[in-house]
This record gives sequence, C-alpha cells and structure tokens, in this order.
Amino acid sequence: MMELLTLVDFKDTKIDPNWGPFDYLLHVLHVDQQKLQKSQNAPPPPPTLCKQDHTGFKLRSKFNNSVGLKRKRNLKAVEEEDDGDQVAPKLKPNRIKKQEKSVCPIPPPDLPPLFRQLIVEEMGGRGLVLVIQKTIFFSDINPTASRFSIPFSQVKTHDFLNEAEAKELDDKNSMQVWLLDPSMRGTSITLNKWVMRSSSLYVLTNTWNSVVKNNQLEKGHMVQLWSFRMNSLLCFALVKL
DNA sequence: TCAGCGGGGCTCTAATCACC
DNA sequence: GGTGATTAGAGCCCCGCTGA
Repeated sequence: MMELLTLVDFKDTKIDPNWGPFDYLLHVLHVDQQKLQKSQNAPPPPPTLCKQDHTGFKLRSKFNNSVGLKRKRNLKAVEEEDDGDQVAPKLKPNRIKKQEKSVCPIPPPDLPPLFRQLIVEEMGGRGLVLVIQKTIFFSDINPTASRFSIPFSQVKTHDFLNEAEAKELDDKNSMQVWLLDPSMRGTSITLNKWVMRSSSLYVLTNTWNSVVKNNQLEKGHMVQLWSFRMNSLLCFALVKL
C-alpha cells in the first residue's frame, strides 16, 4: 500500500541553491522511493539529479488539495469571456465532427526524442506506454471542470497500472501520480477513476488547470499521454502534437 | 437506429466573506 | 472567534449530437 509523503519525510532534506524545479521533482521521487523501500525493508537506488532548468514544479498531497484554494472567476464570467472567441455565442459550441476528433494516426507518432531523452536517460524512467492520444475538448480546458478525461474506449492499454494501483483506483477512486507536462514541468496530479453507468473513464484532476494554463492548451490540440515508471512510481508525460 | 462520447448540469463540500 | 450566507471546486451522471 503506497503511503503519501508528508513534511516529516523531508526533514533531512538539504536544499541545494542550484537546484532547479526539476531537481526538486527528482528529489521528491527519491524520497518517495526511499519511503516505499523502507516499508519493504530494502534500500532504494537513488535517481540521478539533473540540472535542467525546468520550472513550475509543485508538490501537493491528496490531503491538502483544498489548502490554499482561492476563489476564481465565476462560471458566467468565464463563459462570457469564451463567448468572445466563438463565432456564434448564442448557440451551443458546435460539436466537432467525429472525423476531426481524436483519430489516432496509425501508427501513432512516437514519443518526441527530447521527451524520450529526458525520461529515459535523465530521469531513469522505464516502461514507456502510450495511454491515450486524443483531441482536447472544451471540457478538458474548462477551468470550472478542471479535468482531463481519458475515456476507457480511447485508452490504448490499461497495462500502465499495476495490480496494486488498479486496486487502489477501484477502492479509493483516486491516486496521486506525477505528470510531466508538454513544457517538461513536473507536477503532482490526481488520477481518478470514474465509473459511470454505461462506461468508465480515467480523469486527471486537481492541478490540471495549471497544466492547461502553463502550456496554453486549447480546444482542438492533439495530445498524447504516455505513462512510465520512476523506479516503481507511476508517472505520466503529456505531449502536445 | 443505436452506441459512444463530449458537453454541461446538478449536487455536495469546502473556502471565504460579512456581520455580530 | 462564532455563525450563517455566498461562492467556487469536485464528483457524478444525464442529454443529445454524431457517425457507423
């Protein structure tokens, strides 16, 4: 059973002033692995710190999701702003024809070399798996919704979850994972599993809004979500195509 | 015709505000 | 500081459009 990190886990951390945000990400992963290994009575191999200048890293646990939550623009204001960009503001946004939607090129494009180099060579990531390739819809960038939906029907494989994680998702419907966003910033994010009556989906929530904002994600953008593992920790990489 | 899925509405919870 | 009102976030699920 994976335990969440707390401030106590970082009491021995010595901050190097030269660390970039990405180094903090790697350190957190290291601490997480140590904790995991301790619980299994085996010392973990430390991940290699790199000196890339990635920004935007932040740490959140599922127990402080609401801490520091600020009120944001109300929905009406958001809609009014959005209407300004739409051709027919009085009408519902036109649905995208299925042919324009998440039609995955066959074969789907491989992970960009820059991402592969960062994940595999610098982060020591293993087991890269394409989880989904989809077009971003309004609901994916709607700040009120604050979620990225991953419909089961579009998921390439569910193998990115091991048995324990699948069980955790079934039991608690959510788990904390790491997301490497298109600008290569590391973010802690919540992976939820929503079971609907006729279908199910995975949903990235919680810090998704900041990913949208930081990467200027917009409706219509094609993205890929890759999964990989840092030691045993489940991580994702979001790639904008 | 019908299954699938995006869009968005409803409800509950939590944060914040206003007032005492 | 306590309490009720207001507002926004999060989770869930229904509606209806689209394409097979």
